Amino acid sequence: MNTQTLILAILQFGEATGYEIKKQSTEGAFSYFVDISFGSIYPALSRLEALGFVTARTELQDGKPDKKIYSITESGRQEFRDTLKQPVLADKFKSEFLLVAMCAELTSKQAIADAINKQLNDIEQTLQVFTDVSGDFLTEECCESGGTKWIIEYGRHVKSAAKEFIENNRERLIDLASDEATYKQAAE
Amino acid sequence: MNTQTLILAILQFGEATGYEIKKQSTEGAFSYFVDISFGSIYPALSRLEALGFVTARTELQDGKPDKKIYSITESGRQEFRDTLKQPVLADKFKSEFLLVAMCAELTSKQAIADAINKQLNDIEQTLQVFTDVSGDFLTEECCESGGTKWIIEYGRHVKSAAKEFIENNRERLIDLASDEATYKQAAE
DNA sequence: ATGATATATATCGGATTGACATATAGAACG
DNA sequence: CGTTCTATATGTCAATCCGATATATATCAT
Repeated sequence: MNTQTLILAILQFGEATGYEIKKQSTEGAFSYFVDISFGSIYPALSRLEALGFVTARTELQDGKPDKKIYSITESGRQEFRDTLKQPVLADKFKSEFLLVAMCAELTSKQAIADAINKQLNDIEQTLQVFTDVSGDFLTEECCESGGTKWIIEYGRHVKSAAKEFIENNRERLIDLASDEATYKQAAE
Repeated sequence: MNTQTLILAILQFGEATGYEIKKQSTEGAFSYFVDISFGSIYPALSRLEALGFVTARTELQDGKPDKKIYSITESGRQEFRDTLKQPVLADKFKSEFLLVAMCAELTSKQAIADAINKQLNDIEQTLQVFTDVSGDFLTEECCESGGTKWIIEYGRHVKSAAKEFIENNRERLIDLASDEATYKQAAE
């Protein structure tokens, strides 16, 4: 799943600027399972334009840099449909939280408690994105798609399970950490 | 969470070769939330050695290349403990499956069914890893850690929730896809 | 006997990240 | 009223990382 395919997927649901593509992948409907940085979005858009999979029109703005609004072409849509039929790669999941949890014995109760709070906060925020995207105040095309509804329900189900486990097993993890480190850190 | 930190985490639980580190991150206790490739493991080990965070001893073997067995040093342990106290970054999750599911309307029932089967299979395999790692036949040091037990329970809880949702909502997703594409593909 | 799988290290091109540079409008804060 | 923060908007760049490939051999299966 390279950046080019991801961009075609986002443009599938409507035209967008590079900046808006980044937002979709960070705060929008795609943010749950996609994350692309500016450093790969802009070069990929240039490549896609050269390949004829997207076209750009420029909207002049005063003050801010001019907007380059990208749209997917018919050959871009075909390319994307072809990619969808390729065998899907396995999910990739990286979690610093789980690394810290796994090594709970090596750190302080404070560090673990902080990590748990941040994790619960992150989950809450993701759940909020699902609500926002489902809500009718956001009238993005992608939200009317049945597939989008399905993956939002999936996300809600899985994230709720994660939240539930952490809340129910919070103290047990904190108990593994030592007080020592806390004292040592306080003394420094 | 860079490769260097990940390697220090793995070596924390016992000495290992580059090859074994890769296995830990693909099949072992870390595989649920870590994945590093050879292309980053070997350069990272060199960097860690130069920094004095790990030491290497060479074990001669005939036939196979000589083993370079890496151990974490006291300064490496300290470095890792310091890293654990840094604020944790948010989880990173990338899913081609969810992208295909979101765009179910654009593809064939066959492609969706294939993606679902593969996804359920992947989840089953991860659940199997949890069982294997917990089992006493694998006597790796890391498995006796309370933190490891906690994250395995967490993983089992979350992955089971994902499996449950997909099994219960399988048909609803397949119904979104069109038969047309299937016929068209069969005709080719 | 031929092929697949496992052990083991290592490199390399291309892709990606995260930080930075640039520029301005508008909101918030004391 | 000045300053700081946030948002809009495009883009570059060094460091890192991934996926594929090369090399070499033992073992197991068909």
